[in-house]
Amino acid sequence: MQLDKVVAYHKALADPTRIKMLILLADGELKGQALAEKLCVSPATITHHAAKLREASLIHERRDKNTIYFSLNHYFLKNNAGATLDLIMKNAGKGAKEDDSMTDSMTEKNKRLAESVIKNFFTADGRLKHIPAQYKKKLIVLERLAGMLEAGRKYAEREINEFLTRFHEDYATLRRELIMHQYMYREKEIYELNPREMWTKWEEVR
Amino acid sequence: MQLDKVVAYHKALADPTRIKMLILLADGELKGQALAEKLCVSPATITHHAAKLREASLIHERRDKNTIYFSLNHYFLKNNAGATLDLIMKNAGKGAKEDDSMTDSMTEKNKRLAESVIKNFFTADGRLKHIPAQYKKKLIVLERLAGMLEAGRKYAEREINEFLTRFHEDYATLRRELIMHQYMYREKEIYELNPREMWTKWEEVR
DNA sequence: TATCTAATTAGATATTTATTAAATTATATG
DNA sequence: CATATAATTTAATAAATATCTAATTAGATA
Repeated sequence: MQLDKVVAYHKALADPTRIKMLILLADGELKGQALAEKLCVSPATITHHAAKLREASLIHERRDKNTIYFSLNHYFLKNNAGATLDLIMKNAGKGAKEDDSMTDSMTEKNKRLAESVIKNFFTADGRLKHIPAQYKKKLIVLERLAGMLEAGRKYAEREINEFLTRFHEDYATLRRELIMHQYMYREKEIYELNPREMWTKWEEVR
Repeated sequence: MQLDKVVAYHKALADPTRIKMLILLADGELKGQALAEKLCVSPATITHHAAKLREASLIHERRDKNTIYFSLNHYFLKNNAGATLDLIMKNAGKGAKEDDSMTDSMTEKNKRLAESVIKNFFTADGRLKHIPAQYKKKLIVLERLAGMLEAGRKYAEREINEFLTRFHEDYATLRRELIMHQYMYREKEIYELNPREMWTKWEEVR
């Protein structure tokens, strides 16, 4: 997730009326008028806020006749909070150089870091020695694992567990972290890879 | 965490310059001038943004002679993302009544919910049957557990594990959730309860 | 004390944004 | 087609905020 997205996400949540909308929607879907009444604002105001929440993927909308029903995007709300930290941590380490051609050199630097992390944390036969404690390194390992899954394919939880067990006995932690850092998502009991564009990008700032 | 705090937290992160400041600080502390140069803004602008980040507890400051060094509050950054979801979920369920005396009746309602959750999820001898999947109920259980720890006391990880094992074999999940939902925090290997004012409050909205 | 440095405050400006009333659009129904 | 309903768009306004320059403060040092 790049800078603009993270900022838009926080802007969406940086208003009391919008937070109250989300609280109301946590009970279940509501139509625009109902929201307007409960919050004592005009329908136009609801439209305005709904647009912000929609742009940040925080709500869904459904039309029935003239009426539009809003509902929470539970999935996004639960899984996206960590994206900000990912952005900050992944972009750390740029201060080293001073010239403006920093981006290229840092991409190089990150590439080298990724190589060394993969060399040091994986055994010769491809298992994970242990899960890195350091944020940036952990993301490199997770991205590596996610990259070995098939885009667009739906996995049962059992399949994911089997896949992850091939790398580390603590498959539950790996599975949770893959979701927390947006490499994949779960809906009901089905797991699927997120599109690569959604993975937190390196070098997105500036 | 109440509505205003959550809004202030997101406002703090809802600006590209401030996110870039955090990214720079992720490498280690920097003085104000250095930030100003790297971000191509005036020192006054840094002061302005630093104030917002400080109010949201996202950074620390340290003075050495004339110079003020800023640094990340890693702890807060890592552990506070979930507070928004807690606020939304804990306040869900208020739509039922329409009059303005809603607060009292809802406090009552939540009290009854808490009682029933505690009755249903704990066995007669005080163990946890299982960790609730439903968000609100999970928070009730966590709050219950946190309430049994001693305020102000520092716990070793081993002590926390022993305490939690008395309730459920999956002490690791409980420990993680207690931290994620701000009932306690860890610094190095030492665990401590957060002050109760920091626990996400019920009925804080309106 | 005078001077230097780093940061903050004050004041001004431009931009963004939350809100509403009024006009418009979309959909359904008599 | 005429009418009714729910939502959106438009236009206007008020409030908040990001930024700068200039003046001021806090602290260190000569």
